[in-house]
Amino acid sequence: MKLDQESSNNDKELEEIPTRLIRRANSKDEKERRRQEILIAAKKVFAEYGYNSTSISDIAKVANLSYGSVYWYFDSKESLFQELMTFEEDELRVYIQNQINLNSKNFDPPSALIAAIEATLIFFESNKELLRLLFRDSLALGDRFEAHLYNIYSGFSKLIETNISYYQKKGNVIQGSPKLIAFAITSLITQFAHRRFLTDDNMTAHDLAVFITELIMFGIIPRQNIIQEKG
Amino acid sequence: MKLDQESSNNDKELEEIPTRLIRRANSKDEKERRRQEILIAAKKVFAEYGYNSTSISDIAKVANLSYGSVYWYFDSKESLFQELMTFEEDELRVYIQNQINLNSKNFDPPSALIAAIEATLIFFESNKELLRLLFRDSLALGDRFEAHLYNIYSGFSKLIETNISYYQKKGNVIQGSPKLIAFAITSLITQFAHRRFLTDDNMTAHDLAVFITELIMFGIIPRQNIIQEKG
Amino acid sequence: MKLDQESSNNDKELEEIPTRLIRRANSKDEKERRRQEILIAAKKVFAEYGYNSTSISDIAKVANLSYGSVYWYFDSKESLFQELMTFEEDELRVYIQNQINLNSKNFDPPSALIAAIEATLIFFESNKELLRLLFRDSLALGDRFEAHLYNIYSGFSKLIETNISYYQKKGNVIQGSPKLIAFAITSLITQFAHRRFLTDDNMTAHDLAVFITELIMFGIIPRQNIIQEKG
Amino acid sequence: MKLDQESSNNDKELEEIPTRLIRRANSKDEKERRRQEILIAAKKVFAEYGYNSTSISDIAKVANLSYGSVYWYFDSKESLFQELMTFEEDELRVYIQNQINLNSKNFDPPSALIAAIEATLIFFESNKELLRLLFRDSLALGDRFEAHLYNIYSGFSKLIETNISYYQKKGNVIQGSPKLIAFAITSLITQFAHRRFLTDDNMTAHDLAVFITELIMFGIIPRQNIIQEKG
DNA sequence: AATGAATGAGGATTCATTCAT
DNA sequence: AATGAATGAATCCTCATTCAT
Repeated sequence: MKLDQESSNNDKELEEIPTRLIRRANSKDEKERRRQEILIAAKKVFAEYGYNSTSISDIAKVANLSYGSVYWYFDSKESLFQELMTFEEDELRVYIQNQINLNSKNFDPPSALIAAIEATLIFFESNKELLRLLFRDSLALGDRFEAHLYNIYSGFSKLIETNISYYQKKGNVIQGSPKLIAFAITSLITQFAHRRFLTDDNMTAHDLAVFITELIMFGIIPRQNIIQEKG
Repeated sequence: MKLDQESSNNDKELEEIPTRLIRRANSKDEKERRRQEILIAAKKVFAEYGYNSTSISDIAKVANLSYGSVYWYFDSKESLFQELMTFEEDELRVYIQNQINLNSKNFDPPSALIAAIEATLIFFESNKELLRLLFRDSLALGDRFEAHLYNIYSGFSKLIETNISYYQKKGNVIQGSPKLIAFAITSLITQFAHRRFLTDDNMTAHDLAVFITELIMFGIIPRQNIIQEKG
Repeated sequence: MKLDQESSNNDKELEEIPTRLIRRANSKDEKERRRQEILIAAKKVFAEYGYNSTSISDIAKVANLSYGSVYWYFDSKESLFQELMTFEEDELRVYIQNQINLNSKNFDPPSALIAAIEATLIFFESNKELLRLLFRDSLALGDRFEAHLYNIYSGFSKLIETNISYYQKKGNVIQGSPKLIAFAITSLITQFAHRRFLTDDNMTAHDLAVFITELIMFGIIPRQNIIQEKG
Repeated sequence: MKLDQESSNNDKELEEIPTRLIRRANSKDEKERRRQEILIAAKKVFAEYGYNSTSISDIAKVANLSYGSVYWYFDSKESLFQELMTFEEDELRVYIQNQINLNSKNFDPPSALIAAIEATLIFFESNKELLRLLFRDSLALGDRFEAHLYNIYSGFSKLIETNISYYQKKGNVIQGSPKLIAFAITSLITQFAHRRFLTDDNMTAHDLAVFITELIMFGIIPRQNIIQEKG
């Protein structure tokens, strides 16, 4: 990390901070809570500075712990990151599933898709750290890490795939590999989510979701052209 | 890097290798060639292990040089990487521009698009290292590196944007921000290219290009549905 | 450092030494003591080999620590040196001030001067490392180090200056820039101190102090000559 | 050294500089001249940046040679420095001797001394590099280098010593070790010379020489006080 | 003689990890 | 459980020196 030069002489802080009351996590619950605190801190710091530029000490500082303690809860820096990513993966999966369920009663496919995409955009909006982690560190750390991005992609894709297959059978969606179609949709969503993070786009999540949905559904050729052509 | 521990202590190689490993690059041409050799080695190693896990020594080994020599040709690890990326960026840019020019005489938009996408996929196919560098390290190394990915994205997008605008005016493409449409297309191309790299997809570049093109043009809703609906 | 090649390869010491060389400095006091130990080791090694030829590892070895530990107590080699010099500077300043105070009740100027000079010579005598540091490294390391020698010189000079001015007013000292006179005295003291360090002079500090004092007071022209001349 | 970032890409300079006509030193004279050029360049660069911060390459650049060539004329960086110092030592010795000879006809001791001191101050004035070398690097490089400073000091001292002895016999100078007296005089001269280099003293060399001479001759106690006292 | 490419020893520094307290 | 000293592997980079051309 190597920033904040203001807190030069170590020790000092510790003396001035009697704030932290729960010094020792005794119960199982407390321990679990402490674990979570570390994960939250790790997420924040990893997302800001990247895996390689983040030291255990940085995380510990944010978690208001000594860095030695991090090793009580996690085996290594790598396993901490792995667990963090796994946790985030799950969270995202559950969230998306919920969104799908919520909108499953919605029989109008476009509306369902729009809702799902919007939900995803909003999720990433409020979870920019995950975006960073996913698109920066997850890829940056070689094979054993990039699985996370892959998992999320395929988790996402699988959900979409099922729907695609269903609608294909009903004739509402073109034939073609559901896997590929799902991957295309996933790509658009994630890339636009990332784009929103990197650029200053003043479009609302809803409008963007509509844009993406329409693009996915009808492509860029005006429908009337198709009609004319065919008709 | 920290791998291959098999050649641990008394490297047999060393015995067979005279003090100076490589002939001197005397002429300007030879120097330039040596530079290129280092860039090529760097590309290979960076792509395989990532920027952070690659040491100058690793690159030197692959380039068959001592690490000191790398510093004869490049100022620092970072500048070596920067130059590599800039070089690759340019190469890609030129390649794509050529493809566009080649197909510009092709007045049939879908064919032109298919050709461009196919060309891009094939380029990345034969240049997997660049893909890795772009999607892993370029993002992973903070602001001053991220620019490379951004440049490529925006280079790509700009080319597409122009076309989009042109066809929009002719009424062959739906209205809507050309920037966003171009970004969507770029995303699909790069993500599918990346996907090809990561998974074992036995689809040909051409077939994939057709798939992407159709998707972009017509979306996932069967055309007849639209016709019926509208009709 | 790069000397003593006798304990070349398999250092016997290492076999006898357990993994952790030294007990942990746990209390604040112990930490402070450890810091001091490092400073003392640094002083010794810097004084012997010079700043540039001393590696952190050399200091650590003398301090019986791993080099990593030195970085636990100091930010960098330079800051370690700076702190060392600042510490020594202060020590010398305090010492000289004490000597002055001790002899201030001594109303006989020559005696006071002799005492002060003798004290200084003795101080440097028992602190040869400081002499080395001052006259070798302090000058050798460029602007940001040179300050230390300058500080000591001017500290010294200022003390003398005050006295000079006082006696000038009383008519006991010749007119002329007190600054220059003080500088001359300072030069003589420091140079003779340095000389004692470099050569084997069997003169006592007291005798040398008397010699210097007389020289300063009366110069090299025999007093009777002056008297005769004037008389 | 590590400055001048303007000449980034190597080669360039060489192409633009056909200035240097004598590319190859064939005759003995030319070789000797080339040697001198290197020594002169070395003096300049060493004096500016210090021994440790000067690279052979820096010297070569100033000497308008490739660094490889430096090794044709000198065995190593150290031997180059040694030779430089020896050369300077001799030059100073000769200069001072000349001054002494010039003033030997001058039977008035104070005038002779003033002249000698003034000459020395002026010599150092026009040879600030030597001052730097002497008081910075010569000391900074450990035993095998500090001999140079010692030699100069003792060379100086010896010259003075002889005179002192002579005048002592005549009763014009106080009794006491001529060596010590000479050392004192030497110290004053060199320290004031150095002081002139480091500070902005607007005193002329002559005035300073007079000041030093008077100080050496009569000390700081007003002569009339002595007369009164004695009388 | 001159050049400058190639080499590699050397050293500062970072930081994950261990472990005594 | 928590702390933070202590360790040392790892790596970037500099530059004196060698030597092919």
